[in-house]
Amino acid sequence: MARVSDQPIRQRDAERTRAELLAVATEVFAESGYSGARVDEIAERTRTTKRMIYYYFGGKEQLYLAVLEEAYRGIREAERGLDVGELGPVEAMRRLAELTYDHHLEHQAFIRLVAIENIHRGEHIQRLQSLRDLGQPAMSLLDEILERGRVEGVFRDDVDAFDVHLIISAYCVFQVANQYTFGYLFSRDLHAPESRTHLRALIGDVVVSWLSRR
Amino acid sequence: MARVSDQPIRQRDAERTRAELLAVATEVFAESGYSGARVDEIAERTRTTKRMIYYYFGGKEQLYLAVLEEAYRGIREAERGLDVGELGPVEAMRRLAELTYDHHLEHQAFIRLVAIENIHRGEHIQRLQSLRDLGQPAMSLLDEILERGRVEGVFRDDVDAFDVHLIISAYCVFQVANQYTFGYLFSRDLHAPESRTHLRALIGDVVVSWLSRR
DNA sequence: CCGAGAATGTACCAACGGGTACATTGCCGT
DNA sequence: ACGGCAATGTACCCGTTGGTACATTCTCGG
Repeated sequence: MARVSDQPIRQRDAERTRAELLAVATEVFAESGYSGARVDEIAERTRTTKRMIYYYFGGKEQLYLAVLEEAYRGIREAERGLDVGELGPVEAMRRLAELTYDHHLEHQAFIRLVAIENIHRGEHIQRLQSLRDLGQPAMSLLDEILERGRVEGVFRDDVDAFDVHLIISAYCVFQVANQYTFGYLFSRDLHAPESRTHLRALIGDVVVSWLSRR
Repeated sequence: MARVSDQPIRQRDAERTRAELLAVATEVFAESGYSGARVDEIAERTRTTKRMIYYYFGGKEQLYLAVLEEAYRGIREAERGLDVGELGPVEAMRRLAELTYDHHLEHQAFIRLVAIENIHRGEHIQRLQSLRDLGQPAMSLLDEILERGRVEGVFRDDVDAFDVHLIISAYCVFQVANQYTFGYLFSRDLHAPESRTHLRALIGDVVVSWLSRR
């Protein structure tokens, strides 16, 4: 998308201009990486000019920082929607794994941004104090499910939330982040419809059978 | 490393010049990504000049292609060394997962290259026919272990080698590829010595308990 | 030992790319 | 209704960067 919305364009609207730059910048950085992204291209894809990037953000790097911060905040927002409350611990855990899988497939641009940031050894994210310990909400939910499972005697008691989160995240991120090389090396399309169904069930299966008492 | 070796420098040595360029280019591309890498920097870190990059490879992109191909070949070579032959299926599987974990931690530059290539949607690797189905050897080994386990009745029979490989790869790649953002968001250093021991055992544990008949 | 071609070095170029100086215009409060 | 400032546009700058023209030198076969 080049325009953020089709509502009649007011001549002057600082908020709108800033938001549009941020949205387009998110796309472009996710597509091309930090070095690969071109300030001129970002500007061209908006209804405004390059000048505005410097007016609102200060420069390419600050724009990228704003993109990162906004992207992480959006994801945290989306994660709030996760709900597995009614289910028993085993099914809740399976559900959480599967929802996480879906969630990652739906936010590929975000995962690309994360991959890009890691290429840069996290030098930018470390400057965003607002993101410190952003992982806590996800951990709490996991913790609660794990605890219920332990109380009911269906889950082993030597695994903590962090480990579970790591396994699920790694699996789901990999599906998106490494789809091209992995798909090529094994001649498979991880995102073909049949594959998705199978791979979605797979992570639930792995987690549940790993955590279950035997 | 700026120099590949300290052996006396012969004045003219095509092979050596080419190899040195390739080695340094591998470092630089892995450090900075494709767009971020500078041809001038690669040249500066060798005992030769930029001119030679164009003489031997043709340009930045072809040099990157050569780096990718060579890196994948090196990894396949290293994977040949994997040996779990003497062990029973369960211990062989655990061992394989743990060795894969070690292997990934030891080849971080390679994993960075893979991440970079995925940012580019695999457009380069797809042009390297020599890498097609490079994953087969790893799959065969897994297949053999799985089959032994099924015959002995210790492994379930509804999981195939690809699924196991995916789980292990995802986990091990993630440790390296996402260490910076993940570490920051959860305030943990995945590569601290205690972490390593734990995380190494974890993947073996997950795979074995998932695959084992109950 | 010599000539030819492979291998290398030097100096340069043109396009690109992030950033800015300066002019202008629309909007809001009084 | 107008003055002032926020917001925007235009045109330009200059260091960087991938790439190359041309000269040179080493090496090796005959």
